[in-house]
Amino acid sequence: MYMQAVKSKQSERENINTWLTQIEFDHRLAMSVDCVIFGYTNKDLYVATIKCDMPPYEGMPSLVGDLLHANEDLDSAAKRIVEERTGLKNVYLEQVKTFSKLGRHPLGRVITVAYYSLLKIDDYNQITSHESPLVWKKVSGVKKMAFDHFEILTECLAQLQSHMKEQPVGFNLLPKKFTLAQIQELYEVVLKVELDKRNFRRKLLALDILKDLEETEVYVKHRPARLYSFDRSKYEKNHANGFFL
Amino acid sequence: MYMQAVKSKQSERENINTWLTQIEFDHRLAMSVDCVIFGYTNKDLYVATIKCDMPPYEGMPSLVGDLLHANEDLDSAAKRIVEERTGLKNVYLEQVKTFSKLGRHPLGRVITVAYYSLLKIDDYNQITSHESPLVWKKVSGVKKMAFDHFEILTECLAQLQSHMKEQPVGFNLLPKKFTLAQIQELYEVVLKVELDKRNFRRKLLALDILKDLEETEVYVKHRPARLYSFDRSKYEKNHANGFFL
DNA sequence: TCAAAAGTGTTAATGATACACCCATGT
DNA sequence: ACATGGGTGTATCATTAACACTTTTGA
Repeated sequence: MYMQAVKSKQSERENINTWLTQIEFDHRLAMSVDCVIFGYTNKDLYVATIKCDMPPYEGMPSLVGDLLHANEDLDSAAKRIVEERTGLKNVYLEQVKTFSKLGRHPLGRVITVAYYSLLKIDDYNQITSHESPLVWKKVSGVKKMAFDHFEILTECLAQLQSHMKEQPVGFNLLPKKFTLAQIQELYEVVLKVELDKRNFRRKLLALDILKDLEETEVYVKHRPARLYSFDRSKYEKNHANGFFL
Repeated sequence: MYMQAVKSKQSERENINTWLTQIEFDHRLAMSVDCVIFGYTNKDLYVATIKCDMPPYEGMPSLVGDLLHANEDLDSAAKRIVEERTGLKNVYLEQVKTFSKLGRHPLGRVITVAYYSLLKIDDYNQITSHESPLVWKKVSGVKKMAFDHFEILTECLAQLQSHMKEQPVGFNLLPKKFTLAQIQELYEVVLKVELDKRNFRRKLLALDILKDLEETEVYVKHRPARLYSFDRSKYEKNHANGFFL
């Protein structure tokens, strides 16, 4: 297909005074996408891993990834990978960084683009008929991973933390209906800080990005909390350029 | 070289229960690096461009880039590209984002990693024996570029603006010795804001990241200003986690 | 009635903003 | 002496930080 285009340009190549001095499609280079899929439940941030079977990393956890297909862009590949592995559609995805260190992959020159993804871990059911099952690990407990995946995880976590302070991404980790205490816990866990309850609530409500559902929790053995949901239209009205929390 | 590794793995492939389900090095995919080289002089932010000669973009400005070489990682490629084109070493470089839209390049599947680069435009001399000369264009005046380069420029500018507020990257655009008025102008131009002179100076000096050179400008037809330089060791002592300006 | 988490206001300290005049130099 | 940009302080306002008790529910 496009190789014809290359061929037809070949004669002109010496005249083409451009940033592509030559097309070298034969570097034998592959491109992959690795997804750091974050989930949150039970007051802990988790990352989805699989068991790596490739020497010399046998048995170590690795991120979920795949090679880029021929007619696919990176965002689509990331979406496909997450859907295949989790069965969930419309998860939040963000490109983070591209990793290209020589020797990063034992089978050859594989350059990988890292994405982070956020999902409501409770939506996930182990339905996936994939050969290797997903293992959710607490992010704080992960120390070593296959390939350069620990470095990728670290970068993605930093990016998530940075985004959480300025954009309404955290809601992707919570159920649709949540309490103010839940979102405060989320921020405390992900950002590794302690927050004052009264100040946090005042600030968050002042942003005017939540919808008060006028419902409360049920079946809790203490005073039930009000439930809220994230209201994107309010957010867009009030914070076209992000906020600070 | 590594193709041997691939070959030797081929028989095991069905057993390898890993994220690489198959190695497809024959997608005929090329990887390039495009650099948004920013320069600042004369109260304007400039970007280095070259004239594109590739149909259908003949005559349009394009960014400076090249294909990734076989034994080179992305950071090295970006460094090489900037050095080749500007003759300058040790310029500041930051990876921004990878662009992979299908059809973004007329010669085939070329995925490009965008970097932005900051340099002191006055250090640059048109010594480069490169075939196509660099053209410095005011960023605010650039509207259309070859390929998806305008989109890349836009993303890189946004990233630069974001970094300027939190990290000491702006100094890479200024001469080693600068006045407080110069750095204020820089911030005003890049961030497109107006700043109050007294407040800006107080805040900047309070960060305690500058060295007062106890020198002044010469040959100016008005009261000469004090000269300062950026002091990285002070910065690292006081702002391990960035600042806000 | 007890345990558990929800919900609520005030004060003090800090940081941000607005603003106008004198100073040092070259011509 | 004049034109040019350099350099400086204070008062007001807005934001952040610290802090403790009452309420509602289930067991």
